[in-house]
Amino acid sequence: MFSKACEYAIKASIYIAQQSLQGKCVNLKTIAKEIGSPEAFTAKILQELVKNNILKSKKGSKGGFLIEPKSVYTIMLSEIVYTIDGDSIYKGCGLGLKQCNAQKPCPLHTKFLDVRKNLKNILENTNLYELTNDLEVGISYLNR
Amino acid sequence: MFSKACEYAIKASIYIAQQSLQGKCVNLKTIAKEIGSPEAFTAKILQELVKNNILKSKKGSKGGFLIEPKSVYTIMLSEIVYTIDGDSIYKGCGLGLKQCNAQKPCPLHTKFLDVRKNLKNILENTNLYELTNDLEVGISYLNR
DNA sequence: TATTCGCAGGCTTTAGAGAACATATTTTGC
DNA sequence: GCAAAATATGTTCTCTAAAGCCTGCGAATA
Repeated sequence: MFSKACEYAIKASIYIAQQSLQGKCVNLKTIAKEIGSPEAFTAKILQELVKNNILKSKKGSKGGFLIEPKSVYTIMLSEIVYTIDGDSIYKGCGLGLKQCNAQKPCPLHTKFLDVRKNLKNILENTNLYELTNDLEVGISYLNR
Repeated sequence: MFSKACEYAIKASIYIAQQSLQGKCVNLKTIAKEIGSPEAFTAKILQELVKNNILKSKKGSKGGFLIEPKSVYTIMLSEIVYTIDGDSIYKGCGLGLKQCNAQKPCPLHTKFLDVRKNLKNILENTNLYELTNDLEVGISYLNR
């Protein structure tokens, strides 16, 4: 569904959001350990999220990554996914056709429209806070 | 969503089903051209479908692949997908966690369950005939 | 018996995933 | 203030698995 990079991006964002709400700034090493991702690869992904104003970064000792608390409520999953994976998840044809639309659909087009709408709806209406909260209360996990 | 191999498997099955209903047996070359897939790669995929009794093959001159007409109504998309991609599409965690279930869910688990159910439902309730029919009437396409 | 085909295995290419390393910037300890 | 440590940034390299290709073999039909 998502690329590995995107999976890490989502998990990292959730973790950073959780820590930021407690006023903490977390560094790369901690993030990678906490979400179970390769450190170097994670660095690249986080940079991309910084460039797109989803995360803030702070260099130097006691530095790391954070999300402004107010942003935790306004950043939607869809923004993170779009930053890393682009819009392939909405646009791409289920059967891999270059041109697949209502006019010239593949045989599964109509059926898949429904699944896509469902997914799009979830991504566009879920903010980081909601996910952070489940984590906080201990009813969801980021690794294992 | 699906692997390339699986996309080709679905498209090939639909095309073969359509031709089989007209009593025609089609060879690899024709199939590959018709669905826009690489010939050698397609060969492997078709072999896999034969092994799993989704397609029949006929060797020698005038040979090729076919589907028994009665099977066109009973073969569901889910069988084709399972043969090529296994059950990753149902089981895999949206965030790539090894262990992600109702007891220890990832933060998106519940939300994704819905999308998965939707998809599973489509695959298990769509037979080849239905897809063949749309193609026949010219309201859907397998290439471009 | 020659030709047309599927079958089988291995080889090559490509793109995603991950690693390594050098650089730049900020804080901290003295 | 200054050196040193801690940290993000940026570039390039390597690994790996999916995707795609090649070549020879064997069966069936005309």
